[in-house]
Amino acid sequence: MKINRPLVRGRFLRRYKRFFADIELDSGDVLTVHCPNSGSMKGCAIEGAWAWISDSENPKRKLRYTLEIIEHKDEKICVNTQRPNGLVEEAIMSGVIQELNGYETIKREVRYGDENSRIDLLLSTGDSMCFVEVKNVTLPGENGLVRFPDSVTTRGTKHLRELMTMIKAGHRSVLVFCVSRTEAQEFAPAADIDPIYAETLIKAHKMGVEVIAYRLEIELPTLKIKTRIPVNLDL
DNA sequence: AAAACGATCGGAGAGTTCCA
DNA sequence: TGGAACTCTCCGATCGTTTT
Repeated sequence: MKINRPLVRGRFLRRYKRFFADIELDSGDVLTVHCPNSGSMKGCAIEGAWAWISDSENPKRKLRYTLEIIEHKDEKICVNTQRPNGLVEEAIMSGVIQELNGYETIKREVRYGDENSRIDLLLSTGDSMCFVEVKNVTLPGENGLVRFPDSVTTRGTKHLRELMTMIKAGHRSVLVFCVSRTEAQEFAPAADIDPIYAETLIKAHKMGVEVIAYRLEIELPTLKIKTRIPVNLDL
């Protein structure tokens, strides 16, 4: 996936009010840009780090620019949580995610489950269905570990319950962690941040929900899911 | 085709509880 | 009674989907 808009580099100053980030350009001007990330951005919102913002060139937007990438100590982090779904879809279609090869159709945002949810990707061949939930992972740990979530996510836990429901109904469910830190080596749940999510993830895995993690490669302006990394569910 | 809606959740500020 | 600690409510921008 190519970021199909002009990219501008600046310094990350702060993130606030959920949707806002202030970026200082080389000129010294400070832009308030849209921050499309609903997590805490712990370990990403680093004052003084390089920030790449895209220019929507859309005059109707209140915030013309969108925060895309934070670059810190030679590591790039994709903080735009709207990208992973498309990236995973692209990776499935190009055969990069081997576990999900071979389905005839792929649909996005299909309503399903008992709790008024929408699945990120629904793969199917005839009557056979595979429910794929995608999560963006940016929380750093030690020694190349990356973790999820970066704040309590009751919605994430709900999605896990829904995936288990689909398993019970005889379908296949796969949770794909899109690891958006370029130096990441291994994935683990962040039980210290959201113990309920971590427990539910392990339970879901035991019930047959497949859990896989793929790392993003970032060579601006191109983002590409490339490498599978290990998932560690031993708490 | 345009408008409305739902999903996303931290943070601010208001309101409440509790204890010394 | 003061204030710390906690809970609750609501705002905000964008995008994709659904409704009108």
